[in-house]
Amino acid sequence: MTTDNTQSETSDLANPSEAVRPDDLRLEKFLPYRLSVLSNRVSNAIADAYSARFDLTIPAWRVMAILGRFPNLSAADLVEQTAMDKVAISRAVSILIKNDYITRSEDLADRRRQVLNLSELGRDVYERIVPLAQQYENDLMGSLSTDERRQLDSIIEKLMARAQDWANRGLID
Amino acid sequence: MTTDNTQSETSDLANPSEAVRPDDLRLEKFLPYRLSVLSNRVSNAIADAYSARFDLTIPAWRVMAILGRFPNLSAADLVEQTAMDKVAISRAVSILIKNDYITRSEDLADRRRQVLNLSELGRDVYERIVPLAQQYENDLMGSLSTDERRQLDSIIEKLMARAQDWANRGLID
DNA sequence: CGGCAGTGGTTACAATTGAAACCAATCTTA
DNA sequence: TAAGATTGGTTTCAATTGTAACCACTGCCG
Repeated sequence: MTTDNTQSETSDLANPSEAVRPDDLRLEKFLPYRLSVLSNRVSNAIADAYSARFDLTIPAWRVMAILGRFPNLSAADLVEQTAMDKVAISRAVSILIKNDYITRSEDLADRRRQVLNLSELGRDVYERIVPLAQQYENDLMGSLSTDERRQLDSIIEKLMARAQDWANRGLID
Repeated sequence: MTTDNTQSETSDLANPSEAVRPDDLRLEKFLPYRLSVLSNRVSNAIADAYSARFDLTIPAWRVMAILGRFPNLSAADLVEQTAMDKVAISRAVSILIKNDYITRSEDLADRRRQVLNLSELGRDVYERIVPLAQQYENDLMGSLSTDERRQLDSIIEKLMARAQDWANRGLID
C-alpha cells in the first residue's frame, strides 16, 4: 500500500459519505506497464539488429546462446534453461536446423530425445553475435552507475521471485 | 546435466591473450532477457486477473485506465498516452464499445475524430479495477525496500531513455 | 472553388503466438 | 510382458499482433 501517492491530498480518512472515488491509476508510473514498455523497446531494437544481420529471431537466438555454452542439450533441456515453452523451442529449433545453424542427432540411449548442437556455421554466427549482444547490453548498462547496476540486479531478482510466486500460488485475491 | 566442453580445436591451452573464443553469453544475466522474462511473468499474471474478473485484455484495460483519468480523448490521443499503436487502440476501443464500457461520440469540430469516454458501467468497472491493479503493484513493490523503489524508478527512467535512443537514432553499429 | 498532402481511424491480410491434441518412445507396475 | 502413465517433441487450429493498404475528412495552396 505504499504506492507513492504524489497526489496533493491523500487523506484517506477524510472522505465522508461521498462516492468513494479511487485514486486514478497513473499508468506511466505503474510498474507492470513500465516494465512492459521498457522490455518491448529493448527487445524490438535487439530483434531488429539480429534479424538484420543474421536473419535470427529472438527465440532462435536464445536457443543458440544456450547451445553455445552448453552443448548436447535436448529440446526439453532448452525449455528448462530459457523459460521459453515447448512449442517455441520446437519452432526455433526447426528454423535453426533449416538454416544449418544447429545439428540434431538421435540420442541412442533414449530415442525420444534429440541432441542439439551448434554446427560449424552456427558456432561461427554465435561467435559474432555474442559481442553484438554484449554491445547492446553494455550500451544499456552504460546509462547506469556501478551502484545502480548492482541495485538493478538485486531488484530484478526480487521482483522475479515475487512474480514467480503469483504463478505458483495462484492470483492475488 | 552440464555437458562436457567439446571444443577441441579452439586452442584452449593457449591461455595467452590469444582470445579466439568470445566470452559465452550468460543468458540468465543478460539484461534484455531478464527484462523480457520478468515483464512477461508480471503481465501474464495480471492479464489473467483482469480477464478472469472483468473480461478485459491488457490493451483494453490500458485504454480504460487512461480514459478514467482523462475524459474526452480521441483514439489518437490514446496512442500518444499509451505507447500502443493505432491498430491496437482501435481494436481495444471497439471491444470496449461492444461491452458498453466506453462511449464514442462524434467530434463536431472535426468529423474524423471520435471522442471517447467511460460509460457509467465503464466507470464502475474502472473503479473496481484500479484497486486491483494497485494491489498487484503493491504486492510487487512489497518485495522491495523504500530505497530500492526509488532506485528502480530512476533506473527505469534511464534505461527507457537509452532504449528510446536506439529507436530514434537507429541501431548500434 | 479544385486538387492534393496530411490526419484520424478502420479493414484486410500475413506472421507470431499459445493451447491443446497428438504420436512415438520409455518407464512403471503388476 | 502387457497396460497405463509419463515424457519428448511436433502438429494443428484459433487467437493475437503487426504491416500495409485503405476510406473519409480536413487544411492548405494555387
